Amino acid sequence: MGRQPCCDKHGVKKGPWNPEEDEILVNYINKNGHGSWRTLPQLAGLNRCGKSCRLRWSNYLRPDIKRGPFTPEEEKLIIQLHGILGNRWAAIAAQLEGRTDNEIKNYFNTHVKKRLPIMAIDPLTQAPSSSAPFPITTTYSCPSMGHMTQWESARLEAEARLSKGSVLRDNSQSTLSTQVKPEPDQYLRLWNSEVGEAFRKLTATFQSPNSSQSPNSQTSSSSKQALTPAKIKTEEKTINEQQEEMECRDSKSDVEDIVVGSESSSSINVSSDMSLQLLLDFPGCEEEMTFFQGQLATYSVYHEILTENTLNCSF
DNA sequence: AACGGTCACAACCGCCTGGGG
DNA sequence: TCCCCAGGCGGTTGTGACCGT
Repeated sequence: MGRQPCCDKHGVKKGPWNPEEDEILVNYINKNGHGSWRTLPQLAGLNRCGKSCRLRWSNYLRPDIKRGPFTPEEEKLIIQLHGILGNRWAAIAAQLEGRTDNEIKNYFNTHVKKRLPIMAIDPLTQAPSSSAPFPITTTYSCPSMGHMTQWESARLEAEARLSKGSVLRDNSQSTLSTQVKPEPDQYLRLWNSEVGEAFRKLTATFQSPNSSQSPNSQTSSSSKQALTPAKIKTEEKTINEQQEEMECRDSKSDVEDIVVGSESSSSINVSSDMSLQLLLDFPGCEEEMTFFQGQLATYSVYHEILTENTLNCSF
């Protein structure tokens, strides 16, 4: 036997909620908080499963939910983040204020996904197919691999730069101090961000000698094979250990205080919003964005075409 | 007006994870 | 260490709205 259902299936109402039920639920939560979702229906006087109450609240009734159509900016974000994170809708939703994972998932599946094939883009991976209408310069075996290589090299480059900066600062504090940024490198901030984590996870998968699976299938096509938080944590641990080893070898500079996994207490805590902004915009450091040109630029092009298609075809 | 097909989205289902005992 | 439970997550389904014939 499998696990017990979350509620007694007999006599529990299913299907669409009516306004009266919504009102009861909202009033109860506003008054008491949701507490235990399992007991909430009885306490609130609702003939619903607790899980159903939780979903109704978090996907529809919550006061901070932003209703209405997605803006082009939100759409762009969704496309880009989906390319990076795969079907991790909750993680994507965390970057879009007021949007729920369910809403984003529905929007992607109904609006975005079906338009990607028109543009010769694999809807699962956002990878351009051979019939893509424009040239793609990066030629990795898969787009995620390209991301990872670029991320990894960027990170190493940043580490080296910081180490170098630290050494130089030590050696000639007075003359070079103005050239060395005291704040953490942006690459490293990104690396430590939630989005950067996604790349680390994929990197871990690829670096494993036992790995024979495409990361695409893990992040996009099948939730059962997707990297779950637990798997991710395990893999991340390995990566973090490798990072720490590398840092010990390279230098004992202040890099150590910056380049460690997101789990480390010594890591710089960068909010998701901030990291995302850094990731997408990189204000004022376009010349350092070469590592990211391959994919994100492509996503931007996709999005432009997508938008054009939307306008021209009146989707 | 009736019917069938398609679309959009709310809701459900089942699995997974983390926390507590 | 194991087990149980609550909550979270992603995939899938159900259903009402809309549109074309």
